[in-house]
Amino acid sequence: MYRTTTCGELRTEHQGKSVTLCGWVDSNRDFGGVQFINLRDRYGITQVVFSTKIGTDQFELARSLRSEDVVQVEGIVELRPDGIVNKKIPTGEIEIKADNLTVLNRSEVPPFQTGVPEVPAEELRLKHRYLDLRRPAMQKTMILRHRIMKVMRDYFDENQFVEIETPVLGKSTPEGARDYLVPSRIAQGSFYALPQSPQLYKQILMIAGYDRYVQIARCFRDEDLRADRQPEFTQLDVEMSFIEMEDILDIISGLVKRLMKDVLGRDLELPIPRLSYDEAMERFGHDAPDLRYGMELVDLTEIVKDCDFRVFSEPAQNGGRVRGINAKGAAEKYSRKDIDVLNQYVVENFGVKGVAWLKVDADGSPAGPIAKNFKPEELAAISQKMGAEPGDFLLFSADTFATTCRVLNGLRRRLASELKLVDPNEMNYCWILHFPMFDWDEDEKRHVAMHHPFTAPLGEHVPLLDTDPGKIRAQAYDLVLNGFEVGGGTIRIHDSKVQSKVFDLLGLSLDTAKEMFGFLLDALQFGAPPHGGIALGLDRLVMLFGGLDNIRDCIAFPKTTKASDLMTGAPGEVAEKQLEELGIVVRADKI
RNA sequence: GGGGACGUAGCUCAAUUGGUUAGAGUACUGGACUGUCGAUCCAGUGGUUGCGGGUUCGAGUCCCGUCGUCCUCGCCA
Repeated sequence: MYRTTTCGELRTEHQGKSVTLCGWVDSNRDFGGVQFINLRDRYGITQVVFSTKIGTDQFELARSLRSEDVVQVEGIVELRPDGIVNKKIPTGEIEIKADNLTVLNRSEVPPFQTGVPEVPAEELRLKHRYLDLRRPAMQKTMILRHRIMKVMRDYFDENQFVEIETPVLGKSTPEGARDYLVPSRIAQGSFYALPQSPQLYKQILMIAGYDRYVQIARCFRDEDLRADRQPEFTQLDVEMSFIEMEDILDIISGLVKRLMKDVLGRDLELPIPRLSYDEAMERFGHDAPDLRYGMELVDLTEIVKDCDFRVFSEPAQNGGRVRGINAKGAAEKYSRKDIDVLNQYVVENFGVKGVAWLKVDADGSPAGPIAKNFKPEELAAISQKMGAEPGDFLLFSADTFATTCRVLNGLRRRLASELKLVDPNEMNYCWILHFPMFDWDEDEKRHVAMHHPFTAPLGEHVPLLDTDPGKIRAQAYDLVLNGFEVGGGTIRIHDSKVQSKVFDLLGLSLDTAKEMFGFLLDALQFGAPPHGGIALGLDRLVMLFGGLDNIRDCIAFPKTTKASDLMTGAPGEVAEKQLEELGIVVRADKI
């Protein structure tokens, strides 16, 4: 037996106990006649004391220990002498008086130290991920991730859900993200696609009668990466039959409450607040608003419609919008230089000419370079509508509705962060409901599905399929946590007439649709129950539950922004023979 | 595909804005020390300043290219 005890569990009540510990050397403090080794494993750190009484050979061996050496220590649990307890660690009241030391394995000098506060460069961490994952902060996150998955599985099991695995090698279905493709050796020239989500399979499972399905599923999307986006990610995937939207919201609300309780030990009051998509865009300019702070968007279109300031009046008269946000009391925190930075930010990120702003003077009147363009009563109206008080900082966007949304959402988030309006401990959930059914694709001059082509419209909007599809709102819902979309789902269409109309609007002929997902269309004709579902992004949930700011820290072996794995070198070249077997010919000009 | 930041000792960073032999902390090596816990003290090793060009009397510093990491727009049903 290698060990009797981990490095995190010994306390004063174990005094006198004979134990054997294994772990990695965290530090070695050598005092000549006595040495202290901090021994680390994933459970914690325990101090081991070596005195000269152990014998010269063993003492010299202990002296030779260096960071990350793997050792086994036999010894007796002793209380530390009076007054020299280490309050920083849970085992700080005891230590192990070593009787025997075995070096199980030496470590090379590590490329970075695991036990210091400084976090090494991410490139280095990813290259030596085995060392990075040894850092207590990473171990905490991996264990948090496990806890969340465990609570999820228990919760769904208790609610009669069945976890069913769906294939990783599937069929490419266009629309949506770019697929990762896997060439078929047996059918040369044909390809499998890795799933972007188990969407179609889980609908098939509903038709097959598994009325409550769940899966913690790996999904793949070959798109560019972000701080909160990886090409390979994990979803909690759920689908239910004989249900309406409310049933999905209920079951997921219950899950979230349970996660808050069991993982974070915190209470979550239900119901989770709800906003319609239209309201979210109106009040926050985004479909995943962060509700931990105010600074809501205020519409000023009517007020400025006939003003002399053409930057405002032109969009207002031409179907656009003029809106603003009020950063309360922030006027003095933003110098002209700071505002230049904000201006540069909106120019670079949103392709607009700049940001218009006003600061509210002590007498309550808005001032700034653009103020002279307005009549006093216009300024007063703007001021009143925005609830402006002395010291407030007002920012404006005048453009199309969509652009004002993007600009003001960006500014709202940025200012909230800079002004520290966010309580980092708050966990703020909301549901966003009734997403538009279709987006208008300006390039292709056609409607595209906002979610997927099987999303059901709101019942009362079905007639609009024939008259005004752009106005249709879908039975689609997103779960938002602290301004991040952590989940989304829809109720599916199970009426074939409605389904054909939707295909029509999307410009999909029945033949094309059949070619793309004929198997689902077939299945829908053999007794499909009313059904719907949702998927939650597990990696993002872990990120938010762990108070982290990037998704790579929540994934054991993540990819870089160029989608490579710095540890293994994937993606890598393969032998010519492998390509030959797959019938893949590399073009000469690419070699 | 576009925009931006960064790249200096094993690691984390500095280098007075183009000027002497590129420094510090830490790690590492050797030494001292019997109660430390990010131990301390003494000494030492350690550099193709990512790579390739260019400008200059002179480049870590400026310019061009390239590679890598990160942030971001597009993209992500």
